[in-house]
Amino acid sequence: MPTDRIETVVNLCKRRGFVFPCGEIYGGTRSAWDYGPLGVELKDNLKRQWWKSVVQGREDVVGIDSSVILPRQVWVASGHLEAFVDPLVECLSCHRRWRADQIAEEYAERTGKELATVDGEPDLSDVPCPNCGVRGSYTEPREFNGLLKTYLGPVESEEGLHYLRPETAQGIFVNFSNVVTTARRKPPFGIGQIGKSFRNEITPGNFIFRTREFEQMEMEYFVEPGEDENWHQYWIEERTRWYTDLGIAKDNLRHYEHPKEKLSHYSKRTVDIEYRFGFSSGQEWGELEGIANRTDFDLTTHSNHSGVDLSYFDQATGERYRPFVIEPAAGVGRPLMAFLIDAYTEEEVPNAKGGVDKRVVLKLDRRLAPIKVAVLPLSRNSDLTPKAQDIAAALRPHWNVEFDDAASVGKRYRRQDEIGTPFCVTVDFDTLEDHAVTVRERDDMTQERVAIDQLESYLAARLVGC
RNA sequence: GCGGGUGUAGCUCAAUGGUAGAGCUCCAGCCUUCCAAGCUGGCGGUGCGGGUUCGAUUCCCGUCACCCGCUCCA
Repeated sequence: MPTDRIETVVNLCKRRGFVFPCGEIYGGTRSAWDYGPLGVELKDNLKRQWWKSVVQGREDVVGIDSSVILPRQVWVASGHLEAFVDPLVECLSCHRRWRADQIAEEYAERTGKELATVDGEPDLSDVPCPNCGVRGSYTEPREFNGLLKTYLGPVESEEGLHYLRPETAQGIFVNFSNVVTTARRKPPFGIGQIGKSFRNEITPGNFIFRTREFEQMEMEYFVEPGEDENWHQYWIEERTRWYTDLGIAKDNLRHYEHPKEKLSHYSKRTVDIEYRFGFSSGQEWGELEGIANRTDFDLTTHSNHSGVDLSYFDQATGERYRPFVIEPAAGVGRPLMAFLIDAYTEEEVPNAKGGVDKRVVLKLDRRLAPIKVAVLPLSRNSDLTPKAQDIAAALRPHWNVEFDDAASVGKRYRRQDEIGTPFCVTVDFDTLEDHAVTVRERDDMTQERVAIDQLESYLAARLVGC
């Protein structure tokens, strides 16, 4: 059952060292989680697969790594400062956000009417939306303290006030011209980035699903206006394929089309890729990634605010235009959690006592598995141990390899199954004679005898792309 | 941020106003040992802070964290 499943996986994560509560010895903080020895490997593999798929493996995409702290004006231009910091109301009709006091004051000045207040707040019931003109249709005023603040310089002053980025995308937009000229790219082309972002979320929770510090994998794909809708569709399919290719069951994925009236201010259309997490709250689906058509909103607003023209001149047609942007924006923690949940399986296997044991297997794709090969001497404190250590050392330059000689070999197989290790190499007493080892594969539990001098190529053939 | 619930070894669960126990896990040792066998030994705990008390894990207050409800959207 999904509910038990997510809890089981969370326990597995803590028990085996994938994820720990941040600052646990001081009571923890709900804002963040720390990745342990296995978690960091898995996360690294996940990011590498994204980078290969979206950046390195494509001729039309390049990468950057921009700063977490950007000039304050970036967030003024992007709309984040206004939208995140002041008490705002949102027009229920067109979903633009306004400062309640500003639009009320402006309306009072223009019409000469008295500025009415309710409980000290401006009364907006007669005030039309400056954008769409619909009157008095607003959400309650709310503090949007979504940005994390920090102060640069030795003195904590207003001038030093800066914000940690709430999305990596803006670092891409402000570098648009730099990349176009230095990397000599022309639309359609993309700029990808993996990095941390920070949001002062109201309610962090559901394990690593929502945290205040989180990692994103974002790519801004710049296309000619008019071609944006086709490219949008392309990226929705391309990104969905990525998840299924890395092992997520199709049935556990779905697309969620954002209703027009709920779209972000910059978006023309947004489609989420959702995974069937099965949260304990009863909520089935959760977002992995959003693919938005950001139009030319960002390049336009940064052109206007910076005075630098962020348009593209097409030599072939002699036309200058501002590209539209398709943005596949994924988290790191969320897919990581989804891959873990989807890979988690329990099998029943007969044990030595004639009963049935539960075998927990993490059927992670080999490319994601934190440990690729475990080397196990059948017996401890014998000649097998140094032999196995030599074999492990020979494989270690190529893959993340673990040597384990504690407890029975059966127990060690189970330990590796639980963390998704695809191959176990067992050194037995025959090895000393025939210079061969037993290679056991995780998913079908097949065993094959492989000569030690063939072992590296044997594994390499089965660990392609890892 | 507000309301409701929870808080004992890594995990599952005991116990008590007076030295906190067990099983599993983990670590070490024994065993020519291929799918969590066995034997021996070991590490390890009352979330944190304060109060009442001769004495608090137990009673009281605060705090912190987690879970659930208000949607923040990677």
